[in-house]
Amino acid sequence: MDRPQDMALLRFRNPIKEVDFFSQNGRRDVTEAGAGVSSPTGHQEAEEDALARGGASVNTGLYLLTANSQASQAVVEEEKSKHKSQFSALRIELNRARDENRRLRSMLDQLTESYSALQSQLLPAVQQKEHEIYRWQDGKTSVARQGESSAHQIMEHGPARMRMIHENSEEGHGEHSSSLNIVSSDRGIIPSADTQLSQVDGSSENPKLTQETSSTATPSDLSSRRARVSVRARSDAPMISDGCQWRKYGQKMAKGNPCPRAYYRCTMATGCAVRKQVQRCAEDKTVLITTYEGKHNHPLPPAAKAMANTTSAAAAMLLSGSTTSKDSLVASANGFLHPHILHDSTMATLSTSTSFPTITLDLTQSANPIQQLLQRAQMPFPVYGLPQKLPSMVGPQTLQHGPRQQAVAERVSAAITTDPNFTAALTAAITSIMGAPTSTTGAGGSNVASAGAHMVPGSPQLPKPFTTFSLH
DNA sequence: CGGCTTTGACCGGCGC
DNA sequence: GCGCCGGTCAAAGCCG
Repeated sequence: MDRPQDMALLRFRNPIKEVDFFSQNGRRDVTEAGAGVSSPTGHQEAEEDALARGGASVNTGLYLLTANSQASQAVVEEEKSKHKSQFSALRIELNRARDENRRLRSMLDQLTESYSALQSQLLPAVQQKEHEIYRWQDGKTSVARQGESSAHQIMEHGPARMRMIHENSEEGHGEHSSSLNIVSSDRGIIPSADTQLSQVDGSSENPKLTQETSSTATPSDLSSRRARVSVRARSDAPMISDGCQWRKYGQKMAKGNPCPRAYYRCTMATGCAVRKQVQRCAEDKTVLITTYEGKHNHPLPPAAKAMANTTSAAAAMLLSGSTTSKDSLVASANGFLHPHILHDSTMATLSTSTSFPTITLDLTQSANPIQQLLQRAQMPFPVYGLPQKLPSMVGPQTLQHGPRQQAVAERVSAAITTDPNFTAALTAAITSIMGAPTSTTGAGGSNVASAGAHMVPGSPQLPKPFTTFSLH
């Protein structure tokens, strides 16, 4: 045995002794250590004890050295070299992973950069698309949204918009890009929107000429006045005060109604195509039914603007809705109508029972119209819904038609009643009615015509408008 | 006398 | 084809 080996043995032994000496269990360790040299069995016990006490890192080399064998040293060297090789392998692996990480990071940076570039391109594109959609929807509903504008504006510009819509539909080369585009209707409702404008722009010089014009009008011209807006209001007056001048040109006994129907023509301007019919309701003679038809070709006084706004907005809505073919309207309505207006369908109802669509605004039912209208005005438009509840005022005639037409009527009426502009215009109209001076000759002497036999002389003429609309 | 209402006649659409 | 019905015309009358 060499001296260095002995020294090595001592070096290995001493630390154990010192450690064992100052350790908590030194006394036992010393005893065991001393015994371990002489007793292999004791050494084994010490190892197990150390393991049991949690001393996991037992220096096996110590025991090997303690064993003082050449083979043990070889094993240690082998272990060291193995660990070295493992370490170097791990280091290589680490470097490789580092390179991989660097490469992935660069790829990620590239992807992020590309994503940012694409996003910067996509955002404007999406915004442009949204803008186009908005313009398209605005174009569709713009006519109905003109309720806030003056009646004159409606008369002047509404037609242009309608014409534009119509032309767009026709310029589609027969292919309608959307179900909302105007298509030909078997009832010629579309032409009505178009020709109604022509009536406004090019009107005859006097009623006679107007009659001649109407008599020689094309079928589309004849249908131009097919869209009607009927207003039901409780009033003892022969006519509701709408601010316009009217001349009575006829009176007929309508079938099924003991009260005669009076026909009036607007005389505020020569050639004004607007006419209206006034008739008392057969069931309730306190209800006055006024049906407006046509467009004014002249500026309206403020008193007349409100009602004109109302009727024009309703008519525009009706026309815009009716100008779609029934199929496409149904299809489009299914996609646009919103359930929340199901409960509002009693306010305005539409009827396709007659040869021309008529919207009836029923102001006879609820007690606080303004409040309801204000509530309605808060509704977003166009939140179309698919009404499931039948309008309360839909008459039996409407019910005679198929559920499809009825559904169309309900949807259009629902669209009308949820249009805040329309309701705002209606609010103004009701306000004007309620606040208008009552006279048999109309507000400000504008209503010149008398109402005929059914009028109630001396009765209060302030209508009692209420908020429920109905379409007939 | 002009403007309006009245009212019977006429016309066209629609259903049978 | 005929009749019904809604809508309109137009002459007569009324009114301020």
